[in-house]
Order: sequence, then structure tokens, then C-alpha cells
Amino acid sequence: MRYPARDTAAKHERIVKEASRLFSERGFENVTVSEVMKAAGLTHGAFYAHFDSKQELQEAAIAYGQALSAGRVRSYGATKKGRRAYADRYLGAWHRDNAADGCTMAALAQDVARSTPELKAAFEQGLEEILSARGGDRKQGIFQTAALIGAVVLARAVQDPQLSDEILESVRQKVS
Amino acid sequence: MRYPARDTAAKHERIVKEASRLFSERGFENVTVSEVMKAAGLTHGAFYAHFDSKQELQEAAIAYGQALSAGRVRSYGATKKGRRAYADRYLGAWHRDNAADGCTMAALAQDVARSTPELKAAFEQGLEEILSARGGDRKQGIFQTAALIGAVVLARAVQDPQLSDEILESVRQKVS
DNA sequence: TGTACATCAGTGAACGCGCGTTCACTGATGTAC
DNA sequence: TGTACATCAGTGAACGCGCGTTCACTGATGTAC
Repeated sequence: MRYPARDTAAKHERIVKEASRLFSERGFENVTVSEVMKAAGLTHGAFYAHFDSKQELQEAAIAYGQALSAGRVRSYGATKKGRRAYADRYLGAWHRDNAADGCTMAALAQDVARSTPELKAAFEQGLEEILSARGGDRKQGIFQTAALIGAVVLARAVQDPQLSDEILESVRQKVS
Repeated sequence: MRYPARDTAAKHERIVKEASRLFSERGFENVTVSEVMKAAGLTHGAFYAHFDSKQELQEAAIAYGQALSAGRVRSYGATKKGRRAYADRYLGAWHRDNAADGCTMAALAQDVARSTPELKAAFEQGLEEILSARGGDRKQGIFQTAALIGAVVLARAVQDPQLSDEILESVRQKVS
């Protein structure tokens, strides 16, 4: 049947949103098109009415996730205080334990690094928006962003919860 | 045929070594058992004479790669000068462009984060060895390690070579 | 305004390919006597 | 020392499963007249 036209855009965004969450949680390769569509409340066949390929969905998901991150940075404000508060939140246990709703870069940067130029371009555009939203010195922004990402990536990759906490806490203390 | 017994251990290590290189370059999911065995000069069927599963190979590869990294850190020395030289090398274009022969953490930390406790344990043990080999203040070591990893991960994930260089250079300047 | 028809998002079965894993087989090596 | 035999790393074909993608079909919606 033909479905209400104005619902289509909403469904499209729901697919992208669920893809972003699932990819962030498990990586591109460990999430199937069917899973994404199911999470969006549809069947897998309809996927190709929205995207040409899984690869294209990955691009949309990265762009979406990066835009969310940029919005979050912006909401903290481009001040010293704002950046401090953002860093503390970023380095918190909640963020470490909820990759699906966390920073796209901390979840998928290595997957992006191995992928296509298009995907890297979407990632890069998001990074630039984040750096701009953050304000302050650009070099310092890059440095701090790298430290935050590295900290969360490490904290998620170790087995011992105490060491994981120690990593987050150490970077929280040292990051300006 | 029965093959020379003393060659077996060498072949086993060759499999692990090639697995470590290929996994670092393309991630666990994008490398097949056949590819690893071919790189080691064998056919895929023989794989199961060495390992119970691909998962077990991943564990061996992470342990191997982390041990290599620890050795590299150790070779630079646990001094301020040594750490400085190590950081400069780590943040160089060569390392960014040669993930196969680079730091396991910068290549596979996110894959490990999504994987089994066994894999995380192997990763963690390597990290502890690296921190110990690095010497100096532990918190500072953790912070610097996070910044280095984050920088290389970001530099590999962006599309524009100039931005990639800028990321490495910024972190090189800011890292103590 | 009412009617006929084209559209196209969505469904669910099916296809084809690649991957991890298994298995029957090989034959040089090491061991028992 | 020589001979018979068990071993087991390695080979390559095969299996089975899951995934991305395709496709024939549906039927409410929007449009032409």
C-alpha cells in the first residue's frame, strides 16, 4: 500500500537514528540491515526504498551521530566552564557504559578509518563542527578532543572496572 | 605428512604475527581465517591444528601486538627524553599510515571494547606492561597514552590530509 | 464532486555469495621392538 | 641397526549458516479528468 507521504521522512530519520545507535554499540560489521530496520519498526525489504546500500546508511549514521555530538558540545557553551563540564560528563561512567547514546567518534572512529573516503568526509565534517562549537584555541581543542576520545576508548577496552575508572579519572585530572 | 616438529612453533608464531598485522590493518571482521593462513604460507584447513577458533586467534594476536608495543616503549627508555622521542614517533605520519605495523591499541581498541572478557584481559595486560615500561608518574602515563591513541585514531579517520597532519602536530605540541 | 488509475513504501520469500568450520585423506617423522 | 607402524600438521573439498540484496506483490494515497 502507499503510505502517508509525510511519515516517510520520519521513518527515514528513525532508520538513521537506530542505525547510529546500533553501529555505535556494536560496530558496522556486527549490525545487520535487518536489525536496524526492526529497531525502526519496519521489515528489511523496505530498506532499499530509503538507501541504496548499507554503506550509504553508514554514511548517514555517522553524519547524524556527529551532528548530535556537535549539538551537545554547543549546548555546554564555548566557555572555559562549559568545556570543563563537558569533559567531566564525557569522562563519566555513564558515557563509557552507554556507547549507543554516546560520542560517535569514541565508538566508531577506527571503523571509519578503515572505510571509504565518503565516510571519512562525513566524520571529518562533524569533527570540524565540534571543534567550532567548542570554541577557544583550536590546537588546544584538538588536543583535548584526542585525549577525551582516547580515554573513553581505553576505558571501554579494558577488563578490570577499577582500571577503567582509573583511566577516566586520570584523564579528568590532567586534562585542562 | 608429518612435518618437522620444531617448525610447528615457528609456524604458529607466523600465524599470530600475520593475524596481528592484518587485524590491525582492517579489523577483526574484515579479515578471514583464510587470508591469515595464506599470509603465513599455509592453507586454511590447517588453522584448526593451531587454534580452536578465530576468536582464540584474536586473543593471541592482541597479546602479541601488545607485547610488541611494550617492547617498543621499553626500547625508548623510561626517561623524560625517551618518552618525548616515543611520542614524536608515535604521532608521526609513518605510524598513521602503517596501522599494520603500528600500535595495537590505536588500531583495535574499539574492536576489543565490543568483544569478549578474554580479549579485554589480553588488551589490559598489554596496557599495564606499556605503562610500566614507560615509567614516570602513572596518572601522567595514562593521560599521555590516551592522548596519543586519540590523536592517531582521529588522524586516521579524517579525509583531508592537512587536517590529519594538523591533528598529529597539535597533539605533538601540547603533549608534555 | 466523483471515479479510474498510477504510484511507490512496505512486505516477506528467495537468491547468491563468502565465511568459519569440518572432514577424509596424505605421508614424512618419530618410536617401539 | 633395521623394519613396521602410529602420529598428526597440513591439504583442499565440502558444509551450513547468515548476510546484503533482489523481487513479485500489495493496496492506501494522490492525481487526472
